[in-house]
Parts: sequence; structure tokens; C-alpha cells
Amino acid sequence: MQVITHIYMTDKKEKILKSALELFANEGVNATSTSKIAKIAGVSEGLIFRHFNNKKGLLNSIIESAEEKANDLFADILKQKDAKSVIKKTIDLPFLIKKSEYDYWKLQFKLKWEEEYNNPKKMQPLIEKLTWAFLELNYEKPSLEAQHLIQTFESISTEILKGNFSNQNEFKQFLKHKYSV
Amino acid sequence: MQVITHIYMTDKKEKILKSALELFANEGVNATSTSKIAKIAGVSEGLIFRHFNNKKGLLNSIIESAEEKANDLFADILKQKDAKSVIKKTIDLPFLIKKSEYDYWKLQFKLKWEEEYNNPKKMQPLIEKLTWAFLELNYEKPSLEAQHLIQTFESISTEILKGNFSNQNEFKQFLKHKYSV
DNA sequence: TATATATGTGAGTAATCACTTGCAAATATA
DNA sequence: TATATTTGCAAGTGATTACTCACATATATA
Repeated sequence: MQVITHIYMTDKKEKILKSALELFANEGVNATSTSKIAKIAGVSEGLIFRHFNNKKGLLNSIIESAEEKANDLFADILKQKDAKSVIKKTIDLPFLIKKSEYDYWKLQFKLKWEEEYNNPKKMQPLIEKLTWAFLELNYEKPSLEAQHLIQTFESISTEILKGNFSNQNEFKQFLKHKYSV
Repeated sequence: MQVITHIYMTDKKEKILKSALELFANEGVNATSTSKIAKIAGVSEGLIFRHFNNKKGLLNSIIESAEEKANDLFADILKQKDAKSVIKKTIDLPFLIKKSEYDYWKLQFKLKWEEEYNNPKKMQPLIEKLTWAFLELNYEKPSLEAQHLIQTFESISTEILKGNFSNQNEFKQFLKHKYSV
């Protein structure tokens, strides 16, 4: 057994989650069979269903922890008291994603194309915080500026996760200069 | 038989392509079985393989015509002689996508997450044209500006295709004002 | 008209799918 | 220690998968 935050989880259950995440993120949920997950995880296929009931239950379990990771990242921005810090940290956000967490984000971005899992409201707190920041800084259209910066954030994240973003630092500086932060 | 541009295509072949496009775009390639395509198209399953050899051949055939549609849209921008027109038309681009062609674009955007079908070079001509335009207008960092506008274009397209973009016109005006076009 | 080719069907195929079941071993609790 | 519960596996299940094949009909060409 191993301690995850404060919940105990068996090693094999963890291995299933880890293998499923990797396969779901890189090959797609539908293209990943439960037998393949079991094989990669080194467990019997039946164990997947013992722990997660069905394939969807496994996916939901992964999505849950992925959303936790997303909220952790947003939390830091939401608690900022300084308008410029909010914008600065939003620009930094996509460049801070750890390689070890790429699969979590890949899966989330991919699933946004599945109606069932696309929830644009998840960005709402960040949009509101940015709107406040742009208002504070006397931008003409604060909410549209917020919308635009979120779009930029999503595009940058997408490019990074797909592995085609060569001039990351240069572009980050460019953006910070644009917003004077 | 029916005439498509200058190539003859049987009605049933067309129906297969149409049904497959709809299903691939909305439910995903892996989640769409050839039997379901045949059922929706009102043909025998075997006919799919007669015309396209295998499922991948069918997908490739759809992708080909999707890329043609994309190139048609880009072509108009690439031939512009005026820098401001280039930027203006790029901003207009995502808002010009016809509802009847949503499925083509949905499929293209979804497939960008599959390594095999992700080809960032496809945007290169547009990036270069925009870089030229921003240089012409004396922007400090033309190529980064181009990269940024393309990102905005991709984000807007994505939001429109996912159906969560309520303030389209307002946002379009906002962008045009930002770039003074 | 005769014949070759293209278009179409329906009934197959083996492989794989998500999932179940019966039973054993490990662990927690009394 | 005795017993209940959890964790685990191997061998299944029927349904569905992408794809093939034999055969028929429609169309193009000689």
C-alpha cells in the first residue's frame, strides 16, 4: 500500500490509473482497450472492473484527479491581490506545466471535444479574475481582454502539449511586454 | 451518378463519405464502426471496403477534401497585396466558416491531437503572409505577432466549433479595433 | 451485340471488445 | 486465533469489430 494525500491506495490500483492515463492521453480513450491497460499495468483485466466497475468509471477517476491538478494551478492566480500579477501569472501558466503532468493535460484538452466532458464553465473563475485585473488597469474592454488572454492561454497550452512550440521563452517575453507585466 | 467538380462519383459513394464525415467528426473515428456508417448511409457494409479498401482509406479520403476546403479559405488571404487586408481577413476567417462545413473543421481540429495527422506546417504560408503584413505595418516583432494572431484564430475556431462562443460579433470588432483594421 | 469492368449485396470470418464469474489468497477486524 | 472483507486472478461470456468473399447486376467499351 502507498499513501496518496490521505487516502490509501493499493499499488496495483495505482498502476492501473497510471497506465490508463498514459494510454487514454496518447492513444485516445476509445482506442485503448481494458486488456491493454491491464497488460501495461501488469495486472489481470478483471482487477480493473473490481476497482472501477467499468471503463467509464476508470476514466472518471482519472478525470477527477486531473481536475484537481488544474484547480491547484488556478488557485494561485485567483488569490492574487495585484492586477498585474494576475496577468503575469496567467501568461506564465502554460509554461509552468510539468512534463510529468503532460498526460493529465493532454487528456483534458482532448476530452474537451467530447460534448459530455466539455465544460467551459470551469474557466469562469479565471475569466472573472482577469476581467477584474483588466478593469483595474483601465483597459477599455476588460471582459473581452480576459476572453482573449484565456484564448491565448489555451492555444499556448495546446501547442506545448502537442510538442510544436519551439520559441517558448521568446514568446512568453513577447506577451509580457505586450501586457506590460 | 453525380458530377463533383469534374470527377464522377456514384451516389452511394457520396453517401458513405457524408455519413462517415458526420460520425467521425461528432463521435470520433475510433468510436465509429463501419457497420454504423453503412447503416446511416443506407448501403451495405461491404461497399465501404469496395470503394475505400479499409477504414483508414475512408478517413484519408475525407481528410483530403477537408484540406482542400481549408486551402480554399486560406488562398484568398494569401493573394492579398495590402497588409491591413491580410490581418483583417485573418480575423474574419473563423467567423466565415459555414455551418454546413462544421463537420469538416471539427474533424480536422480533433485529428490534430493524433500525432499522425498533426501537421503544423500546414499553417506556414499563412504565418509567413501575416509576418510580412506585420513587418509592413512596422510592428516590433512581426513573426511573433503572426504567431499570436494564428493562435487567436485557432482558439476562436475551436470555440465556435464546440458551440460555446456567444459574443462572436462583439469579439470580432474588439480584435479589429486592437489591430486597427 | 458481346464482353469486360465497375458497382453492389449479404453472409460469412477471426479477432477483439467490455465485462462477469468462481475461487483463492491476502488483509483487517473481532 | 477465528472470521469477515478486500484484493486478486484465470477463464470464461455474448456482442461487436474491421474486413473478406462469392455472387449478382448495372454500366462502359469493343
